[in-house]
Amino acid sequence: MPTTPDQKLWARTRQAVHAEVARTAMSLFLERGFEATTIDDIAAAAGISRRSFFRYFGTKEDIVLGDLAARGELIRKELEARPATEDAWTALLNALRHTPRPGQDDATTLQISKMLYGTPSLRARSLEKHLQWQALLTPEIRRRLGVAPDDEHDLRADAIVACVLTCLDVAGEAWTRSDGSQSLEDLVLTAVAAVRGSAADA
Amino acid sequence: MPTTPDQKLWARTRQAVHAEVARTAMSLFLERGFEATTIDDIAAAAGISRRSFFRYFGTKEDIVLGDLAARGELIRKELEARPATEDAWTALLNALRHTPRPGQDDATTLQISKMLYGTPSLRARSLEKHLQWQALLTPEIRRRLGVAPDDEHDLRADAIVACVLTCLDVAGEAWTRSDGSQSLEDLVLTAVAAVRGSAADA
DNA sequence: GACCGATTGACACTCAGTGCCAGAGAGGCT
DNA sequence: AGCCTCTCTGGCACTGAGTGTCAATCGGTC
Repeated sequence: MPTTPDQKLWARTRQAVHAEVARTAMSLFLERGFEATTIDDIAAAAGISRRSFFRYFGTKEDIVLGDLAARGELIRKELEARPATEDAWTALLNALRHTPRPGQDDATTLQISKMLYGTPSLRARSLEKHLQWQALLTPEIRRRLGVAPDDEHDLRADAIVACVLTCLDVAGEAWTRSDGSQSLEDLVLTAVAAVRGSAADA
Repeated sequence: MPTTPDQKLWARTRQAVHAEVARTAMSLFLERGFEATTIDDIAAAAGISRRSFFRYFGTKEDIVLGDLAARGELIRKELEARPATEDAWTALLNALRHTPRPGQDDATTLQISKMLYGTPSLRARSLEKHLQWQALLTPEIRRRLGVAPDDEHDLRADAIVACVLTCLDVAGEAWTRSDGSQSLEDLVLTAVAAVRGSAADA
């Protein structure tokens, strides 16, 4: 196995349990709603103890948003791989576009998005994740701006990264409102264009 | 009394208690930290019951952020009063600038800001408040863009408002990081200029 | 088989937030 | 004054999230 050179058994089972609990929980969420589903419900449905649940997920929100942390890392990698000829905005947008999304069918994605934008605690956590992405992506943008990657004095990179993520968020909300009838990519570009005053070249 | 044409007694006492509890709680927060202060602590220090506390504040975070909701309304009024000659960005920035901030001395403001940016649950709530501001300000910006104020199909106004607030947030964080050594206003303008690609005229 | 390390479930605990209820005051009406 | 009503209040019990602890267990290694 190229990916897993024979990891410890429990590392694999742990991963399997993690995925299984997440799967069970998500179907409960989509069935009765996020807030109406308690952790006891999830633990019971997944066949583990309440206490063990918290060994796999720090919070209930992490079931839905846990992937986002890993995704931020992927975006960072993609961003660093962007050619140096691309300016900050273009590089960010392309990095976001080319980072693979977790593979779900569109109907499920839409359902999850509706849950996400409609549940305050989830929305809050998702915004926090964006802050993490921000911290992850800012150094590379600073580099592209010709600033030292750890220069916290210059807030231009922070502003750019934050606004791109904000545009992504606004576009995501519009996409959800429109029941996914429009292309998310187009919506993001529209948002960015509105902010920058002219059409953004991709 | 021009402002209060003899309100009911309990309306006034209620306001007084609200302010007193908030004052007491804030001093506890600044003394021992937000998370280390329980609601029982606050209730005991303020001389009310735990149950009554929740009749004045929905959550612990509301003590710190409660004003923000009212402030959003003030900003909206200010925004609508901006001359029609100002474009969306200028109007937004001026509205933010001209809305009076709650009067505290700078040292206290900085201390509160540090608490705000350093406490996850407070940060999350503060981002949620920004979402409320967004919903409040977007209709007027749509109007300035020549779109029907309730046209949810056009996300340009949403993007602009969201990004201005994001810039405000980024600037606020930088201001806090720098111990308030730089002017918040300048920081906001720097952030906006970085996003828009050129200096914003105020 | 014996040892080591990670995992597990059970129990107890803290803290935020809510529902319910009975009592106390203020104000209005007769 | 007496009565009625409305609100505020405190107390109690409850749910639900999240954490600390501990003894038991199970996989893997020597």
